[in-house]
Amino acid sequence: MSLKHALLGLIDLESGSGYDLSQRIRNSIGFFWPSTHQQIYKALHELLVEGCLDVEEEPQQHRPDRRIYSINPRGREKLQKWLDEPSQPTKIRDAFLIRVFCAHLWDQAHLLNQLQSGQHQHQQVLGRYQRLAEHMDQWPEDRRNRYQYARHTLQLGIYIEEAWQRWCLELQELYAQK
Amino acid sequence: MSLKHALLGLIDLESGSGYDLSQRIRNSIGFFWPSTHQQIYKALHELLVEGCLDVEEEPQQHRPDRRIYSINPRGREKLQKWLDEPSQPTKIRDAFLIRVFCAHLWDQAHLLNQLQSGQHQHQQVLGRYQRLAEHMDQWPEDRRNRYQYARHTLQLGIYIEEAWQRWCLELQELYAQK
DNA sequence: CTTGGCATGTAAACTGTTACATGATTCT
DNA sequence: AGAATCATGTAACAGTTTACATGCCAAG
Repeated sequence: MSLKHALLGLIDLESGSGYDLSQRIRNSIGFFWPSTHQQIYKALHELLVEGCLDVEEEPQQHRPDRRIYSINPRGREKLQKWLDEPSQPTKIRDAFLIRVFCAHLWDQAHLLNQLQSGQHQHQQVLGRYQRLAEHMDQWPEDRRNRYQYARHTLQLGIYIEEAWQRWCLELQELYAQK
Repeated sequence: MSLKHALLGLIDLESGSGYDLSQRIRNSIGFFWPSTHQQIYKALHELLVEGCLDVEEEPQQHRPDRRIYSINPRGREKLQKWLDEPSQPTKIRDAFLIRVFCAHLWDQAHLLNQLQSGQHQHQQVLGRYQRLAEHMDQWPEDRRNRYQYARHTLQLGIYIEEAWQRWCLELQELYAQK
């Protein structure tokens, strides 16, 4: 289960509660490993039971106590071991591409419409990545160093979104002039 | 369930047995919607029960009869309806990127090694896409026309794999000179 | 006074993967 | 002799999504 290892990696960078972690995931690992808070809480429990994490309860008034997780030697070992395993290649699951695949069932206007909205969606994502990248590039050096690999994964996201932009534009041009 | 609609789309292009379809999926929709034969057979059954497909048994000696599925008006209607729904954006799930995210736990040699093997894997995929694209571009015009949208989705795959190549190379250069 | 954020979870439903099963044919 | 291809499936398991549950606080 990669999510568990993703969590170990995140916690290794910085301890936090389930809530913290799900927020942080949304702006980092979530880009290439989407996950909901339900999954995250469950995975944290399991890691705790396996003895890979420590918890400290942080009492709060008027809301549930925060359970701050931190990684311990056993967790770090587990993560190390997993890091050395080979990765199986990416799996993309994109319903939009299934739709394009079936585009012979659309008329031209509809196709252009779909391409435009697809492009728009990916532009939003690209914009978000770019803003985050600019933001990270202005962090102080130590933090920037600590998160350098996160920054690299973000860069891949940017390249991939740029590929989408190019593709959507080319197709729109192709079918607009027809 | 997108797989069902993917199957409807594929069958709409050309009827075939579960086996045929899983072969064809491997070289088309499988690029952005991976699926195993078990899922495919199951989905075909369900579509049949829902009355979206017709079957014709093709008896064979010495091996199970082929069950040739073809789309019917109801199936086409279901597909049409689904095509008009908006797509939710792509979900990438890539364990390799989780590993890179945790790369502070690798030494330089290990990182370079992993980047190289990641690049290699994606190069394989890129090569496969490129060969298939060249092949498709030499099809006779009618077939090329029928599969033009499949060809477009392939092009996106090529762009995305090129993005991976660029990224892997840049990172290798960055960490090699350090 | 409603929306969104904080903070944690349970449960059911759905989807996807892995292992197993059968059995002939062709290629190496 | 062993592996790959053809051809279809079942069953168990793993993973993911969606819905539900609670309850306070702050901002508009």
